[in-house]
Amino acid sequence: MSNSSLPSSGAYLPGATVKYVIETLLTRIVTQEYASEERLPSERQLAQDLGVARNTVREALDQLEARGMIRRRAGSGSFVTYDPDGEASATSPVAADVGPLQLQVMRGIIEPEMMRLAVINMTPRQIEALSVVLSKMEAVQADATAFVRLEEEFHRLIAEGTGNPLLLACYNLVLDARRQAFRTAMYRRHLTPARIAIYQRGYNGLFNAIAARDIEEASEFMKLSLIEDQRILLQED
Amino acid sequence: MSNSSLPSSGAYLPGATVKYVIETLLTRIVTQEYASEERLPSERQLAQDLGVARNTVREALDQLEARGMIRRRAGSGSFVTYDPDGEASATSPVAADVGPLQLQVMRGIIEPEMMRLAVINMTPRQIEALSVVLSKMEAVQADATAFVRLEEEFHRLIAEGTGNPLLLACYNLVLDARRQAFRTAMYRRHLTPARIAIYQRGYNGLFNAIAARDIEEASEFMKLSLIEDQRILLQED
DNA sequence: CTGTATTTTTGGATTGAACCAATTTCGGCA
DNA sequence: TGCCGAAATTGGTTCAATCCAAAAATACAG
Repeated sequence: MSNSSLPSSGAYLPGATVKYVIETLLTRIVTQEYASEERLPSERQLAQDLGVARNTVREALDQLEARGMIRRRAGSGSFVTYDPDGEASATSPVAADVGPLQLQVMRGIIEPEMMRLAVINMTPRQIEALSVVLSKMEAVQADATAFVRLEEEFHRLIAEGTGNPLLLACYNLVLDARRQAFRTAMYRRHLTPARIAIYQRGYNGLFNAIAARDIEEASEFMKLSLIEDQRILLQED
Repeated sequence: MSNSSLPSSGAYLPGATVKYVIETLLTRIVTQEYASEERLPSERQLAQDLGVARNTVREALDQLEARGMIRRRAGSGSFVTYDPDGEASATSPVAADVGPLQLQVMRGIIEPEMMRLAVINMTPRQIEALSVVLSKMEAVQADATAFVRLEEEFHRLIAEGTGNPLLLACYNLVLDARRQAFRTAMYRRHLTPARIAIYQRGYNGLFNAIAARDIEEASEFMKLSLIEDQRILLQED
């Protein structure tokens, strides 16, 4: 069946299809569009809805299952196991022992250089992925949990953009610790809508700087983001 | 054996096909039928030989890669990374994908600050532990493998000395990658006795600077050590 | 109304066939 | 000999179609 015609909306998208599915589902989970313990649509249904093959959906679900976000039962369905309020989600053991100040110290070491490397090395496709996350962030500003989760993804994409797997691995530890820290902070209601708006402005500026390949500007915005986190995590106000 | 293509009918074995492939390849690896660093047959070849689809072979290779038994490079092939003689080093999976340059970049980011924090925060007891490792290093200068391992311990103690568990966790990843890189370097016999002597002098100076709480001096020696590693790891031949 | 048998749905596994992108190989030209 | 570009090789990704087995939904007999 040598069929090279791409039927309408792409029947063979280049590279990032699985990632797209993961992102989509992850967003729906953290925004509780698919609530905890709820059943998600069947694989066949998701495939059709998202316009991809079931294989691709499966691959995405495999990874979500590995991350402990869902659980699957043959013949029954896939269910959300991620609990945004619950403290049980899979953080690496080390994350629990990290104090907010230690976290900020480490971020201060790694983030400035990471930002520089990312601005230099990010591909157009990666920048595009960044903008997708950014717009999702704008859509969920009312939900602090979802916002922080997307924020984390934003940072992770930057780390990926450096093209340095070692840096990415290290930064994943940093993000684990940050998630842990923010859980406490949010519990104390320090992440208000007003603050989220401030964050959003910062990330918009950061993205523009990246897209313009402006190293100094990007580095500056990164520092601001770091300082803003510091306000919340170290409760200096 | 299927001469041409396995046509209709029988070609669908229930259940344990992937497991069978994994078992087969695992056996061939540990028996050194596929020796360490050796390239295994292409996925298409394996699929044909084992009478399964390439997808199935891929799934099996995915898992072997996750277990750190093999490493894959697009366009090049899959290579055995498992070394039956090698130390039980439990290298994290990420370490295999880190190039020497990427390693040095990451070290350049983290080590200078780490050194400063360590000089400030190390307890006398930790400094004592450092001196113990240092003297062990002098005793094993003839054995490059042992020397590198102690060197690693020396670095780890410094990371511990910062008192920052997050930094330590990140630096452990760095050390994993460094160990991997040095394995290759030693295989190429770049770590000569003369070089080891140079290292030893560097570490002695570094220790004295730490003991004297001289931040700038320590930072300087740290840089020298980094540059020396660079000579070995980035050497082209 | 109940309990069982049948059908349908759902995840799981495998095949086969593209197409893409990074590498390597190789042939030919200077 | 040395270099460069085309061609072949190789892993990476996605799609489509089956078949299987566990669960759930439904139909039906009692």
